[in-house]
Amino acid sequence: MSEPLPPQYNPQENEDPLYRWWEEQGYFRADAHSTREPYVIVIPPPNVTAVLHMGHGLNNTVQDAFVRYRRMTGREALWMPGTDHAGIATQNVVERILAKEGHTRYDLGREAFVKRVWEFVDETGGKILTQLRAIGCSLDWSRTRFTLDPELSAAVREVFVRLHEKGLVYRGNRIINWCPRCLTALSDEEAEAKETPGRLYHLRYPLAEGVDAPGLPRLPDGRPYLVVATTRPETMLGDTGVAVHPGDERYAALVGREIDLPLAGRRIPIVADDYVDPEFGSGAVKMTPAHDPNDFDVAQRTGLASLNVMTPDAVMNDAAPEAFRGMDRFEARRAVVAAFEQLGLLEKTEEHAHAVPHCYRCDTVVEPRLSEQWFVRMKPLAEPALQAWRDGDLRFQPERFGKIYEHWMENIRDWCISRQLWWGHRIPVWYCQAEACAETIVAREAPTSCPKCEGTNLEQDPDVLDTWFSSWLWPFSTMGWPAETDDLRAFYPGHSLVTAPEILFFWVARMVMAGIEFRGEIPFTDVYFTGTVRDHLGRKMSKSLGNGIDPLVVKERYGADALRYTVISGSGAATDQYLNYENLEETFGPGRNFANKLWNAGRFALMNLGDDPRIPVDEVRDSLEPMDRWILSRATNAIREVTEALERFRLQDAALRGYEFFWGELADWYLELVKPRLRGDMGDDSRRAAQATLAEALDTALRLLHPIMPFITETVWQKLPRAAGAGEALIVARWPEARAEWTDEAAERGIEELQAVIGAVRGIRSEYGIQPAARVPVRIAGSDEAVAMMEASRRALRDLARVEELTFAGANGEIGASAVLRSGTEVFIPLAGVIDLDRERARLREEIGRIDGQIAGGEKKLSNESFVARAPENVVAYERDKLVSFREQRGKLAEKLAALEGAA
RNA sequence: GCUCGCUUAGCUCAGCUGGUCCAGAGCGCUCGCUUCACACGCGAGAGGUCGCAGGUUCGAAUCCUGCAGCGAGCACCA
Repeated sequence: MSEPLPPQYNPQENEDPLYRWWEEQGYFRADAHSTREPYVIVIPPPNVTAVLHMGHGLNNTVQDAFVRYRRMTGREALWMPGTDHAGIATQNVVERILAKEGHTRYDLGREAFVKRVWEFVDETGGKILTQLRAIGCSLDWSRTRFTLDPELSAAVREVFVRLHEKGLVYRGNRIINWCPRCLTALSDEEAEAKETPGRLYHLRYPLAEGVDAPGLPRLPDGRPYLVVATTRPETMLGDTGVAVHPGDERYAALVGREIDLPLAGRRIPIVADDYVDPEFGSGAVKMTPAHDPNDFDVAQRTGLASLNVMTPDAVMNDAAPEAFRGMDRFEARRAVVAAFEQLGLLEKTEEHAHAVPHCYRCDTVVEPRLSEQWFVRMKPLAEPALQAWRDGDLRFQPERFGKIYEHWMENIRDWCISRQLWWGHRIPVWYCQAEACAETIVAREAPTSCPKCEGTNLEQDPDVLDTWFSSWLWPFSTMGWPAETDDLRAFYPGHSLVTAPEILFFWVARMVMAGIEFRGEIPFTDVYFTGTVRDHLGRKMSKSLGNGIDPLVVKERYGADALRYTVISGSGAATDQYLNYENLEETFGPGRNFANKLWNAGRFALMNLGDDPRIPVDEVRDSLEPMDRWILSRATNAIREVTEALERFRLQDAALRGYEFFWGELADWYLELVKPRLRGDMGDDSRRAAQATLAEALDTALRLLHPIMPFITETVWQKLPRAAGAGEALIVARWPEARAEWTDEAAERGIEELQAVIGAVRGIRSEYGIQPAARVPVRIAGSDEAVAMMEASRRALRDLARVEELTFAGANGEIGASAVLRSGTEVFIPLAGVIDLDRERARLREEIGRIDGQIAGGEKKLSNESFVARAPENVVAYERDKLVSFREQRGKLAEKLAALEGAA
């Protein structure tokens, strides 16, 4: 016999050594030269500065489960690890550190600052990759990549140059989203609209002197005026015109005339443009081309000038009237409104909720700003990416995300890719400084001289690229592209992608475009969206709220498997998950208990299988008993259902079915049923058959659960005896195969009947308070098949239901309790001599008397006219319902009493 | 404003293409058990008019319509 194991599983001492052993075995490594069919997932690279949180825990457990499953089915499975340099995010982290030292990045200068960031990243970066090991993630660490690696940077430049050559990258002076705190341009996706309460200010703009406008209202001094509305009054300082609809008769005569712009002391023209909706507001719109994208468009059409009145950090600049210079934009807003009010030019102010864009990194209100930036023309890239979804080549899990994808692709706008940051991929563009030349050079490597004028005074564009401009290449840049590497041939295109819904546009959609554009194939076929991890109050877990759960603390207290089982069984695709950070026991206890149950089933098996080689089921085929055939049949069913669930990306179903098979079928029933046989009570053949079947069923359960709970399943499996001559060193070597010949409907029916009978006996025992240790006689009447089954199951009934003597006959008017099963089988327990009948009858009579009293009370109440008249309707209804339930209860008790009083 | 999703036991959720689901699980709750794998356990229970109102159907938690509440995505109406 083996050493006896402790009765409780200790994940803390098992998990990390086991992980190291897997890694040493090279188990996670994928071979590009394998002849096996590949299966590839690329990790959504976490920010290099990230620390593992529950969102990662969920997302990476899902990926690991997918990868481990495919690996078990014999695929050459690659899970590609790595991190993202995360432009703004990382730069912000280091800038905050500098700020504590009393410095800004400008104090250091660009070169020193970037060096500093590299030091920071080299020192603390990638910590999360170690943490992913702790929760069992089976990534191929030999391939770990970073988006700023030389090879990946080369891929970025290659893509920029190629797109430029195709005319898909261009530079333009346009309104972009600007973060006044990060001091950089943002893409549309990086500006998050947030519903914010605001005000709509209606401003009076007087017409220039001498303009006649009979239909317009007039100021006290007699000047006619137009009313314009705005939510951002400070921008009026940069107004360069007022627009009306060309067909608006009210203003037709005013087009071409001028406005005296208040506060600014400038005259601005009135123009006509279709953009204006004559039905909305006054039908006149102020135009601030430098601070509003729509106004900018109108200005392009009508020839209005653009006047930028703000500095990069959103302070009113020298183009603004002196009184406002140096004011922050919100301060200026108040000042402008106050000035209008004082001049009698504030028509009215309305409460107005609207969506205000915020920086996705620092939450500052984004300021639309006119500036020169680099863009990617997206329409040509979007079309084939959309088609891939329409053709069914690209699928989303859950499917509804397809529509969101479609909508975005159809309305796609050009992507602003330049960032005024220092940390990231420098834009591969150089400008010739020769005065007469000013050539723009786009190149893969730094040029030494200008190809046009041969001048050597070249300056590289100071900006870096959007961090997502490297992320969108991840599925192939990690594999050596643009070189035609073995990895690329073997592992592109990949298969599944697991990510959060908010990354759909940032990353998923763009990866599809890049995959098609540069490799001619979509990078993956299935996209699985995880939900958001929230606390028990439904709030998103976040550092600032302090409502997070540290996955490593969970691992420490409950084990990584408990963590994994909890997140997998607790949520489906794109379903939010609620975890209580105040009560970890409630949240993760069940997962730990499940692992412990597996451990103990393993202990049980070890005690009963001995050290001899495992007996194959086929060897004991002829000695199999119904319970053996039943559990093998259930195992076959479980294999089918778990496999199907995994194939359909229904991880939750896979986990729950595995749980049900192991705990509800194998542990609750089979283990209990075979105990006497394993002890040898029923002879040697029976024992061998039970041992073989137990080993098989437990083996199946462990394998089915392995993708979700790799540590405990491997640990238990390693301890079990192997088949003679079998060389399997790892549980994971094989996914179980459903053997059709093991499906046995007769055995299933038989054991179900047995379970029902045992359940009925237990129910009666509990109901009548029969001592647990007391044995009871039982009579059973049913079909021949049912009777035969029970006849053969005397031992099971004795052990599991404490049945004393089993006879087959009807109740026949005796005193006792009976139950009729769904199958029609009747179970009867004579109670004379088992319990104190007199006492039980007395108890029942007392109970009935009590209920009768309640019924009488209720009836009296309801027949009391004044009560019915005065009481609210719902109270009356409640009394009626109560009466009905009392009568029902009374009926049951009376029936029971009658049974105990006998035929009389 | 447009589009989409959700609303099932105290809590968190399963219930796929309508009929053995006269509704299921885990947690929690009640009662009873130190039964020789496991008290991180075993056995037995209580608890739901499946958001509301209509409709289709022989039959609906499951399909359709409307309403309400919650959530998400998108949006230039100043």
